Amino acid sequence: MSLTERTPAGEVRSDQVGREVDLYGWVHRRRDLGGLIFIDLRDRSGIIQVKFDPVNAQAHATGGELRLESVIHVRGPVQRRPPGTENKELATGAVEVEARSVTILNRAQPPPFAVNEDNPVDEQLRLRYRYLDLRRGRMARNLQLRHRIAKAIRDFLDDEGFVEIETPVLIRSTPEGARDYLVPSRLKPGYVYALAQSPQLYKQLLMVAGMDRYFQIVRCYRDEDLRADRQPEFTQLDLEMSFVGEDDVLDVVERCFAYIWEKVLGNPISTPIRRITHAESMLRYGVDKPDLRYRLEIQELSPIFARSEFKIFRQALDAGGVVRGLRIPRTVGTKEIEALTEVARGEGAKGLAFWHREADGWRSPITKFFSERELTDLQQTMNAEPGDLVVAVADRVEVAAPALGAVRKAAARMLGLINAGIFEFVWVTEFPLFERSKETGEITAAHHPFTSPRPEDIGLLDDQPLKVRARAYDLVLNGTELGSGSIRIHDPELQQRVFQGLGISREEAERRFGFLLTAFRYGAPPHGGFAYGLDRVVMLAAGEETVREVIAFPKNQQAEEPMTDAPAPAEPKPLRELGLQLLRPPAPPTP
RNA sequence: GGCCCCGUGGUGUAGCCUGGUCUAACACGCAGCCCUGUCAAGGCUGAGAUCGGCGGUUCAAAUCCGCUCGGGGUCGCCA
Repeated sequence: MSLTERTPAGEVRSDQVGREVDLYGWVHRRRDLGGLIFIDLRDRSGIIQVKFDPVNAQAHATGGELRLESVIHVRGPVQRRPPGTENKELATGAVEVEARSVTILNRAQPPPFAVNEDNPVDEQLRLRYRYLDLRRGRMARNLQLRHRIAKAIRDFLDDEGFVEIETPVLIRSTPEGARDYLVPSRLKPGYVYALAQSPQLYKQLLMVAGMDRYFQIVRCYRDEDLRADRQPEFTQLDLEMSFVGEDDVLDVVERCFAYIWEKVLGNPISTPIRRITHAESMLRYGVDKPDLRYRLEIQELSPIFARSEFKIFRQALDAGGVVRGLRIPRTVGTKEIEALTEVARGEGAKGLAFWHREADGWRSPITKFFSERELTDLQQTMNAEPGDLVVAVADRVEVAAPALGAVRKAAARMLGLINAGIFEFVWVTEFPLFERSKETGEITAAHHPFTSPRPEDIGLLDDQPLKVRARAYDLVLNGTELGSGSIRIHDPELQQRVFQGLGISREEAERRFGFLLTAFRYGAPPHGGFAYGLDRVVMLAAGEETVREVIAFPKNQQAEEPMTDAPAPAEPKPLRELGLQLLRPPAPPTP
């Protein structure tokens, strides 16, 4: 049997009236009027109404047996609907198909949740019956949007002269960054592969290979805890270019996004995307991924209070800290101030100073501690209108900035300043090359160890490594980090110095990255690139809150796949073949 | 691992704060009957939950308390 004569349900139009068509699809809804029976038949293309008239006795009898989500084949003529019975909600609403014959290809049990509407359903249940969930409008739309975005990316980069090249998934573990998923080698017992966290080293080697402009839509694996925007396996758009500087990379990436937003979403973004340095972002927004959908900005207040009598400010400033403030453009009640204070405390601040602005001056429990001059200067800087609230944090800069960043975000939500459907892209540039690990206190790579320092900062590498800025940049959309990139080091000597800064000895560097250092001695072009999370891009484009809504078969927070119940207990035979032994028997599966 | 939220028929909710009137309500779905222009079809009838589990308090627990299991959010973690 061939189904080549299949007519897509959603594409039947009045110009086909009188034509006999073959429809194949699912029973989306049924309306049994006793005599006439109407069925909404659904396939991926859409929905059409099928009419079962008692005149066609056989078909009508079968029509009476149909149940939701059964799969059927209907044959019959396309008919114009009688005047007044057209359905303007449906693309096919001017016509219907009269079933002259109908075959039930698969009788469906009642589904565990309604497939013909997008009402909320427990997510674990949706994931257990994901194939039903994917039939629903929301997921079907999201997956098709994802496809169109991926295609737009490929079309755009192909036009720009990029070549899509696949790189290995089973790779050598490089114990940097996230925890690896390990795959034991059967042929070399005791040896392991890691699943690639990203194609980073391979794409750089492709540049050494002269590939010039590479990209890949590639699955990446990181064994870390899950979040609304994080899955253990996720998809990245990865690209790399030779003979370029920062501006070349940023230009290609932002034109790529402009292309997606225009072609796929029909919602053009303004380019060039604005840029902000990392230092400025930390100062003005308290984060390295600012949400610019709202305008609240943090202000430096330290100079104003440089000689303040107020003990809390005094102590912070004397200890080399800062006082920074945020104007909240609305009257905020005591309860809300308490909530904001909790937010600040959650980020390590000891508290939140606040002043209400009134027509004739400041009102606050702490006003009495400040001089007239200080209060005037405060108004000068904050530009508060009567009714506004000004809050401030005094602490070390590493505490004050993120605390106010969190308060800014909470205040924006509290005041309803965030409009849905707005897309505010921003580049964050000049990231530091290194950062100090909160855990171990050691210096680690802020981006990755192949990131080039800015030439003017190379002199600081040995003495003040934390001051060295990198040729690294992040792309941020609505406060979500989409991705990051950098200009890479292509000089083996400079690479060695950066390894040294990271406390990686020459021997260790040679052992772990020798292949890269060697490659760089055979003619490595200057190169740089970028990578961004496709799941996150689609999530934001679709207006979804989690990446699970744009992934066909995602993992839950325990990194389980509830439909197949992966992961499953290890079986003895494959373990033996791999030369592995379990220290502990697997826990019994939880029901 | 810490913190926060959620768990009531197949699905989604109400009831919980303030214990008894809960013999657990409503909508959808499901089953049966009626119905020839519906499109979230309509009407009538019916089945279906011991309120995630265990323990406690009480004359009495869906409701209060403790523990626990499951799900989600978040911090840590994510070069």
